Amino acid sequence: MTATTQPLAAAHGVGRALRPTGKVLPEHARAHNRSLVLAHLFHIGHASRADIARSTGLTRVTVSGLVAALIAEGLVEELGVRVEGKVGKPATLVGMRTEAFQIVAVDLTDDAHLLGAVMTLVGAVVDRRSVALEGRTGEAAADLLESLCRDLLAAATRPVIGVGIASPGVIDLDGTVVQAPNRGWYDLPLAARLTESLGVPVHVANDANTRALGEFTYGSAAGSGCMVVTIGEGVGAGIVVDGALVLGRHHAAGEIGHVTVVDGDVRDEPPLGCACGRSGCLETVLSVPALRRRTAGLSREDSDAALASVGRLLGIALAPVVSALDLAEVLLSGPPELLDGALRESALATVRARTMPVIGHGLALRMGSLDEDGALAGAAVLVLSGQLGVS
Amino acid sequence: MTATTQPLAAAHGVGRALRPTGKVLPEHARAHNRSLVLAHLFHIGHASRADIARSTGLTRVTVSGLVAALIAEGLVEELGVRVEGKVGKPATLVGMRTEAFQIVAVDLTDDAHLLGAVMTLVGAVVDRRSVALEGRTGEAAADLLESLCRDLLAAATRPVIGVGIASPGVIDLDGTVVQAPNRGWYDLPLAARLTESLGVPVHVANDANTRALGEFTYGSAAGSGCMVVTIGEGVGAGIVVDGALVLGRHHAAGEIGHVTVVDGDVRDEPPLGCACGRSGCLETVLSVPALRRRTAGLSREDSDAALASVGRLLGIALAPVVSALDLAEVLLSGPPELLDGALRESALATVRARTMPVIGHGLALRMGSLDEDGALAGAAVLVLSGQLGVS
DNA sequence: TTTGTAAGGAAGGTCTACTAACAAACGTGA
DNA sequence: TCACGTTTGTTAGTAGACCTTCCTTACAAA
Repeated sequence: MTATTQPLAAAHGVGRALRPTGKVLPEHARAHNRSLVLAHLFHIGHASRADIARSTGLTRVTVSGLVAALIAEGLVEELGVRVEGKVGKPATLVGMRTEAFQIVAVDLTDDAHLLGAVMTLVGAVVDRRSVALEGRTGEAAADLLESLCRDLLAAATRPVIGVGIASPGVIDLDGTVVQAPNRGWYDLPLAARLTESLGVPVHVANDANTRALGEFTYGSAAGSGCMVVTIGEGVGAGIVVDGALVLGRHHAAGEIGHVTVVDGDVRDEPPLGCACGRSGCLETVLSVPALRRRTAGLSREDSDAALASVGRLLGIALAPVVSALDLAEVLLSGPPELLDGALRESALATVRARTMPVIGHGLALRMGSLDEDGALAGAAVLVLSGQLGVS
Repeated sequence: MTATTQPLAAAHGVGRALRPTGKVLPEHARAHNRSLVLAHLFHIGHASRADIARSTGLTRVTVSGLVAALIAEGLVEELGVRVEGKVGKPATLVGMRTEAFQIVAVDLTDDAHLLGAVMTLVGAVVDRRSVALEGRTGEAAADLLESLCRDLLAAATRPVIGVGIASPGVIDLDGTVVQAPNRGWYDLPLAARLTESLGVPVHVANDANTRALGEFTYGSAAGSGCMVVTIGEGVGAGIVVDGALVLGRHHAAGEIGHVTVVDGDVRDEPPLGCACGRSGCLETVLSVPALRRRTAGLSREDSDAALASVGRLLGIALAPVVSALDLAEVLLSGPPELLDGALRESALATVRARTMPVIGHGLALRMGSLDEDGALAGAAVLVLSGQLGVS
């Protein structure tokens, strides 16, 4: 080979930008720093302006200005003087007014009911409503959703900063439902439409992703890399890498329910047909109905063995993902009586056995810390993040 | 269930920031916009100030200021007047001076030699040097690397903007080699040390990751999500999600070589022992030595069958990753005579058979567009990105 | 020759955050 | 008791970055 070779690409028209970046204006910096202060108060609870200045790196002057703006907006309030007696002028504490505003959250995961709630900014449920779908799909389902949102907005006892919706299906960044077969929605600009008709900002995201966001913000999921596997009628997942949700090329990231895990030529397990038209999918063994069928009428011992064998299949599917992303945690979300036992332990043992020690050793595979309200909590996070830049 | 439940978390001390954000100052905005203009010129080749203003969204005035600064730094030059006659004052084109500076890149992938090159900003190799390691490890290997860098810096015919190094092993964001067993390096702050001793900015990253960066910047890899699987003495991968490399909890993302793919209870393939102390790892069947052993002396037909069976194992390992991340592309980097045939086709067919149609259908699984200089090109991208904000 | 279009630059205004300086409030120690 | 140091939060002034507006230059088309 000669010392001088052809350029790897022509000088002109080489490649594309690594990250689709746009211009940054001073006002963007302002908005960023405002969110920085607000997020700090959200997570810490309360602090003095000087405290915030120290932990953000901004000057006291700048922080005072930002806090004054936040107080003017009603998002922050002064909480009086700090009692601890140290030297110097006592600090006046400020805190986010987490009880002064509310969020409306809706969970569309269930095939039979729409579940909604009025929540505080810290994820507490203030009021709940649910309506039966009674087979409605398409336009009728969307209308029912809108009326549920109106009910919840009317039920709120404080100003509502936004509506968050967790929906099954493929949903893009604008909150357009690309496809949600169970609801009969295709290319439905749900967020835009409801924002218009309700007069309140509406955010929509996939339910598994939302659940991951909820675990991440209100729960204890690791930000460096974690995956929340949601097990219900189907099996899905939301993945957080470097503090951001992974969306994927078709906004279909996390769709691990239809990865083949049961091969035709293996031992005694015949692959089962799946709703997706193929067979041997993870969902055919790991969905709640499949697990209930499999363990029905079995003794505790036999049931545990059956759950362990499913856990092994889950572990086999997880191992490559955990290795490739060097994940810190995998959380399971679903009925604990089925998941939090032999299944979980078997899955963890399998992942550890099938990955490098450095990766598998520190891995945690545990139940999510949120209960069935996980998707609602995540929907609330959509609003917090979208409207306040807090999460 | 009562309508009002406990908060999901206390109002104080809830969660953590979704993304570890810091303060943003106006000067950061300036630097960002400067990189934006430079990156535009890097990718487009040449354009008028007004063109840049239109495509970045900045005003002509701002772009003129940024371009003037870049010209003063010697990074950009005026290229004369555009010939195409349209109405209005003709535009004066400006372009990045891609030939006016050079980059030194070093590839430490090989166990026997250190490979280095002087490169232009567009990834063309101007000069090469290589030195035999002759068994050196630890301090001696680091010293040899430093002297190679000095040789290359002396061989450069233009000012060098930085040194990029692609090394095997686990490497953190600061360019510290956490562990690289083959080189005998543990917690070695390589980038800081060489930056100090060479007097030039030095960037270090994992070789599989740099290869992914190279494919991404100079090649044609998809930014929405792609994975570059490097197959050599070992098997590794670099993953780009949403335009950014995935690093992982222990900076060990991409280590898919040690995922178990051959089970003890399956058919006729006995799992082979692996250097990692376990058995059945992907690397035991997919590394170049393993492939050569497996196909040695076989007829073309038998060899293809053997390669196809390995491809199937690769596909089984890739399917969960492709599904979970909804990847657009998987690229293979390594000897084409082994990879670009039955192995690749079998792997693609296997991934498609084991994933949802929407995910597998549009997936591309092809050879990387860069040759054995891929790691060098990626190392150059480290410098472009680190020093100029261009990539 | 006139008219319209477009490029590039100069002047002035707004926004942002910083530094410097200061008053208020409190503990400490003589 | 009172001066002093420490810490908080504010005021005033400065530097940087971008914007809008206006101007000159330069060319094509009528």
